[in-house]
Amino acid sequence: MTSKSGSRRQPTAISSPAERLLAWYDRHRRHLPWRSAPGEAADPYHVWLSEIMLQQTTVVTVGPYYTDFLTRWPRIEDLAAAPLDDVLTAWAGLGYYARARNLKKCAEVLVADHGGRFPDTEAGLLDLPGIGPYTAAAISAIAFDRKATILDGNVERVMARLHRVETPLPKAKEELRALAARYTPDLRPGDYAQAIMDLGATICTPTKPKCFLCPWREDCAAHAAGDMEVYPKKSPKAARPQRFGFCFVMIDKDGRIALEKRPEKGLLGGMVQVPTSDWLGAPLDVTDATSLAPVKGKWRQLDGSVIHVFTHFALHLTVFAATCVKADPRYQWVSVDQLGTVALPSVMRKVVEHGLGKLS
DNA sequence: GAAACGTGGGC
DNA sequence: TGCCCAAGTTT
Repeated sequence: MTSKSGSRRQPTAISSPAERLLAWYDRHRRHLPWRSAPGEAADPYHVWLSEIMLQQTTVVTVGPYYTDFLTRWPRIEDLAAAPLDDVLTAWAGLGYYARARNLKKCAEVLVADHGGRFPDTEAGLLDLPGIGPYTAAAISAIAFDRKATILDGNVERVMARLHRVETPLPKAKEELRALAARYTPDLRPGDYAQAIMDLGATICTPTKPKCFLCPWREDCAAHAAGDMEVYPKKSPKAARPQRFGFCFVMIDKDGRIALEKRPEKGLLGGMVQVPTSDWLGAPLDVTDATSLAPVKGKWRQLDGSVIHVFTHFALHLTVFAATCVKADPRYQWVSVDQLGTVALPSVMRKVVEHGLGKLS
């Protein structure tokens, strides 16, 4: 601790990059709800649940969902036994709803065919629904401390900078994977996996990386060149198309709203929505609203529109509202304070709020 | 390989 | 304001 590079330094082994990263991790690891205490074994169920939730989703967003899921379904057997609609309801707002459908399916498979235990190998994990190359490696490493090369957005960025990889993503994937494999240690592979993700999340960030705090500063070609932020290079992305539709908010005399279930597969699969037109590539003609509406009635167009940006298109919804004397049994009628009990995705929550806000 | 698949926050 | 980004997987 007190030794400086000087003449009377004790003889020590030259540390590897992995050792330097692990030493940094031991001092600076993040405290996350799904992380076991230092030196304690991780619970594979907890690791799996967190990894699925964290796919393309930030730590801050996942936090409350993870806690809620574990409270509702403390063991994988509980999750396997739960109705899918309950799982989708608890997942509502997190996005990428195929994750929730696969989560439930994976739990069922594990309980039915594997005694409720996770495989400890990447190959075994890869066979399970919703578990791809990254997640299989992550669970294998973190939950079972098996050597596995994880390659996620963080690791891609770190490797691309360490070696100033010029190939743009996604083409560079295998090149980056090969680099990442060279760093993965035989000792503490689970801690190493979490360490390199912590490094990417807190030090080697997309913009303004904190190189002055980085344990790999002296190993990094991009730092030496001073061009960290140009890596990883990325292929240009296509423009985001626009789609347009009408939504129909029906309210009965008790203030309940008519909802229906979307098809089980595809966009927002299995989730609940307000009746809607198709979502097309050009604005709809308002005079067609009556024919597109789910029922006849006095439909009132509300001011403004709801704009919701999905990954692959931006959606513009014009909202119509009508009050109904009779609650059509084809729909599920839900009061506003009960909306938390149904699987309402964010786009539809916006539509409902827009409808209620404009009405009152 | 490319496209489908959500959402909210940061700059 | 619009673009980028976040512990990717499936088809």
